[in-house]
Parts: sequence; structure tokens; C-alpha cells
Amino acid sequence: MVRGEGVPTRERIRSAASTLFRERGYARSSVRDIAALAEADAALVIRHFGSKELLFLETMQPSLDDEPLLAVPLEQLGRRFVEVVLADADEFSDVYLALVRGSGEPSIAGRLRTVHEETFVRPLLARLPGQGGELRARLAAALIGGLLYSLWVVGDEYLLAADRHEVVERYGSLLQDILTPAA
Amino acid sequence: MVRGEGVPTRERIRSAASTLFRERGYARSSVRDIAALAEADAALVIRHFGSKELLFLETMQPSLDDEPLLAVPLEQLGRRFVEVVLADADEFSDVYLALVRGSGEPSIAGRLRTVHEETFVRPLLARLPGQGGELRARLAAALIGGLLYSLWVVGDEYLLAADRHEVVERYGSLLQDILTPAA
DNA sequence: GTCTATAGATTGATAGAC
DNA sequence: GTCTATCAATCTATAGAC
Repeated sequence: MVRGEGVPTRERIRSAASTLFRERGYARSSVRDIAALAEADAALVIRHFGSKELLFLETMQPSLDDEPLLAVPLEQLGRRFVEVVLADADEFSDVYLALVRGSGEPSIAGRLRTVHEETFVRPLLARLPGQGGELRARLAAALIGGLLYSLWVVGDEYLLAADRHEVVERYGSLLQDILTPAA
Repeated sequence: MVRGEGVPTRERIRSAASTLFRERGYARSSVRDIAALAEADAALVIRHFGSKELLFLETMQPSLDDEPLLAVPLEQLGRRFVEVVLADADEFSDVYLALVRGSGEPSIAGRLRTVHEETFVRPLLARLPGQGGELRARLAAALIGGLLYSLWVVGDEYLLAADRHEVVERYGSLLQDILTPAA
């Protein structure tokens, strides 16, 4: 690592924005703060990305690796989904939290809706064809959201400290119940 | 209704703050906006309530009428809880949404935690004594939160338009499953 | 209790030299 | 591409007259 070398300003700004938005959220991160962290000029932030809002939308794009989800038999999808969500939590939770907390801003609310749709609803819906599938998929997505909400938005310390395998087992089996009802 | 009569300024400010915080959230509601809606002076807002933050905390105190929850047999608590949450949604959802969206602010995050604890976890925990009760109560609270999250934060239009009785039946029976497991 | 006036800081964004 | 300088608006909060 040589000082003055390498990373283009635009990338340094992107990286700094990603860090700050995840740590403090949209409202509490100023363009000046981002510029300072990137060791760049505040004017360049706007110059490169148009506005603070566009910069937020460009950097806050959470994605789950849902490849493993599609590969597993339907009877195991419940536990598997919870497992994947918790496993990717480090990459996923901060960004997701920023979207939830920023969702007072209409454009951010739209992004949250899209992410919820694409990440939670769509993969489930694909596995639940036929009558009643959509309601079950959306209630299942609500259930997933509830776990993230409890862990990352509320910050339930008991759950955060709980044995992960037990949470996967318990909550995953609930999820399984709505995907493939016993009765 | 006679102009110039009646309602004290302090109450007009409180009412205006409640309206604006619920409609726009914490970050997007300014002291000036609140004063304007209350037809009062901006300085009086601070004078009466100390700060914008204290005004928010004083006005945003959601409460569920959990009387019906205590009266019902444990075997019916799942559906009943979902029923109550959805029935009180008009009073409850806006305030809860404001807390979630404002939870980037540490003091608001604390309030959200308290409300989650008192409103969701405590009533369930009271009904689930004995070993493993706390984990079940907290996972159940997560499940409840997930429904509110899907409906009010994400705004899942399919669920919002769905038959309420069916949602109560389906989601309530999931909740029941974690309160009183079949196996 | 209520108001005017304003402090004092911070905000997002732009113009224009280099 | 990068910078200085700054605009113009907004913000919370306070001081002090009435």
C-alpha cells in the first residue's frame, strides 16, 4: 500500500458512503462526512454521483446468495432459508437496516420494497406454485422479515446471544410449516 | 367551534407533533413545521417540551390494549394476538412505523426496544413459564413484528389487500405453533 | 404565556479556476 | 479530474422584550 497510489477517487467515495450509510443511516450521514472519510472534496461527491440520494441508492443494494436456496428440496427450504439469511448477515444486515431506517424517504422505501420482493418473496413464490401459493409465500416472507427485524432493528439481545442452531431449528420449522403445511 | 377559544397552545403543539411525526417521521418533521401546523410559534415548541427529541418521545408512545390477551385461553392466544394487533392497527401502526424509521436515533431505538419488550415479549412471556419459554416468547415476538414489518414498513400490497380473517387464521396458527408446539 | 429576532451551526448543491 | 469558494436554504435552540 503506497500513499497517493491506486484507488480512484470515485471508488474511495463509494466505499466511504457504503461505510457511513451502514453505520449511521441516510439521515445522519452528510455529504461532507462522506467526503472526509474518502479523503476527497465534498463537491466531488455530488459531481460523481449526482446527489446524496442517488449515491445512497447506488451503494445500498443488498443481495443474498440465494443459489443454495434453490438447490434444496422443498421439505428443507424452511430451515435452509433461515440458515442462509443468518449466514449472510454480516454483508446483508447493515444494508438492510439502512433501508428500513431510511424508508421514510420515498425512493428508499421503493428500494426496500424491491429488495423484499426479490430477496424474500420471489424465491419462495417460485417454489410454491398453485392455489394459495402467493399468500403462503408472502406470509413466509413476513416471517423472515420478522427475524431480521427482531435481531437487527430492535436488537433483541436474548436472540442475538441465543444458539444459532436452535434459532434455525425453531424458526426454520415455523417457516417450513407455512411452506408445506402438515395438515 | 369558536375561533380563538379553548385548546391550550401546549396541547395544540402536542397534537400537531403527533400528526407530523406519524406522517413524515422524525427526520423529516421540523420544529418549524410542527409550530406552523399548531398555529403557534416555533420557539414555544422548544419552550414547552425542551427539544424536538423529547417532544418525539413524549408523543410517540404506542400502546396496545392487551386486556383481551390475558383473558383468552393459551390455546387461542396465537390467533387472538394477531387479531388484536391488526384491530388496533389504526392507532398503533403509524406510531410504531415512526419508531422503526427513527431508530437510527439512539434514544428512539431505546424506545422501540422498550415498546417491543412491553407490548410483544412481556405478554407472551407471562403466558409461557418454565424451561424454553423465553426463547419461544421472543421468537413469537419476532413473528408478530414480521407481520407489522411486512404490512406497514414494506407495505406489501398483496397482504394489505388480503382477507383479514385468513391472515389471522394462517399467521395466528403459526404463532400458536410456537406458543404451544404440537409435538 | 407568547412573541420577535437571531444566534450558530449544518445542510445539499453549484460555479468556475486550475 | 480536482479544487476553492460560496450560495441559499434549513436546522435546533436561545435571549429577551412584552
